[in-house]
Amino acid sequence: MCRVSLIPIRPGVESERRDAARNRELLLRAARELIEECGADGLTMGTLAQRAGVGKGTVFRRFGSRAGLMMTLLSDAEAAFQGRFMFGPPPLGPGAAPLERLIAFGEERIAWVLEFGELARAADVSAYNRFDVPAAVLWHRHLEMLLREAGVTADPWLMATSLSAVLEPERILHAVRVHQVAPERLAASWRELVSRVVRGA
Amino acid sequence: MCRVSLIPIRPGVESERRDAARNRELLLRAARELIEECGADGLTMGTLAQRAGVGKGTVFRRFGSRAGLMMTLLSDAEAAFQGRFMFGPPPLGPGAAPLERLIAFGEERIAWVLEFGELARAADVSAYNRFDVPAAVLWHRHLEMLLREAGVTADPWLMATSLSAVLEPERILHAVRVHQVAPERLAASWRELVSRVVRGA
DNA sequence: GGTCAAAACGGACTGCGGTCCGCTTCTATT
DNA sequence: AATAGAAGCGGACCGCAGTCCGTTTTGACC
Repeated sequence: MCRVSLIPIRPGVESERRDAARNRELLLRAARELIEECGADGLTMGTLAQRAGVGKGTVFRRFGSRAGLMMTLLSDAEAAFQGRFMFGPPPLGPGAAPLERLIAFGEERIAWVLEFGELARAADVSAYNRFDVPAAVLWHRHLEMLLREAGVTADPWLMATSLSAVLEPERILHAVRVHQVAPERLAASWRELVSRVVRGA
Repeated sequence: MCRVSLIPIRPGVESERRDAARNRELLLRAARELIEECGADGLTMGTLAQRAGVGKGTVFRRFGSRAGLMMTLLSDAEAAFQGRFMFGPPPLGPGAAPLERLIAFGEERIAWVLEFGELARAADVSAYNRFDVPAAVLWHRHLEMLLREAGVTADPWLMATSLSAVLEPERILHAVRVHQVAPERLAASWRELVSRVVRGA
């Protein structure tokens, strides 16, 4: 529209050129449309560029890769989930007993995967650094902390790794979509598992 | 060389034309060479075809896909492992207590992943049917059976799924290669986990 | 408004996995 | 040995993710 001020309203991080900002919005809007129409797996970077009316180079300049784009699309949902388990009300947030929080964490994560899992799968960077994206590290640390608080002294770091593996989107989606496992059954199994891990302490 | 008999020596399954058999050998040999030289991730189907002196179509006719090729390369090691946990000596094979067998299974699998994991990762078919390849199904059933024998009555099928997730090559390789976790530490954590799962029964 | 370097753009290009289909080679049969 | 058709072959071809680099846009400074 019109330039309001020469001084950036939100300086620092927000130093983004007007055309870049416009294109980012165009791309995100187009990406959401395409996913709505074709699913996350059906989105190709070329089609996205075309739909948004920009060049392919622009798409990759913005998001780095297909996985990066998916992460960006996920970031809102992810931030909300993180906020809930770090600062929200019990039993997921602080205030409840560690075991209760562990149980709630798994239950909420299962629900989250059922809602955003396809996107999360598409956001998985290939190979080795998939477990080192900020969100994964945060979940891992959270689980480790809860395990410590629950009195698990035997290598809580690796135990948190194991629990993370259990909640991986790919497995959960496979159980639900292919094997018709009901989400409540998944949650019950998680409760069972985490109770035994903690009680054995 | 020379044709020994018009009647196939091993009939039935072995009905493979001579040129097809020759090309399969050429391809497997070339594939092993290339993996030796460039690693499993460095092998491309085009290069493989070239090295073996056949067309690309032939490679895909034989193995279906890159993942299929990797599975074929793995099949010997996989069959050996399966034989050991199904028919071999205790504690991995039958004869030991279920918990002992579970512990041994994890330990052996960790060692197996450290030896063949890169190949196993490359053999992962994308997306949904990755957990339904015969080998994965067999491992899952084995774990489920051991859990039942150990007295785990609460949804042994899903519990076996969770334990399988813990032993996934990708996680194990990541822990060892990126986070420098010693294999014995992985084994100890597995022992701890599976003991708690079983004892809670 | 005019200037200019830095930032962003866009589409041709590469390399890959995978497919297709006309051609060649094999083998059972006579 | 001749034959026929099934099995196998091979490389041109496709769609995709990701890169490169000459061109265009932007906005801070004059």
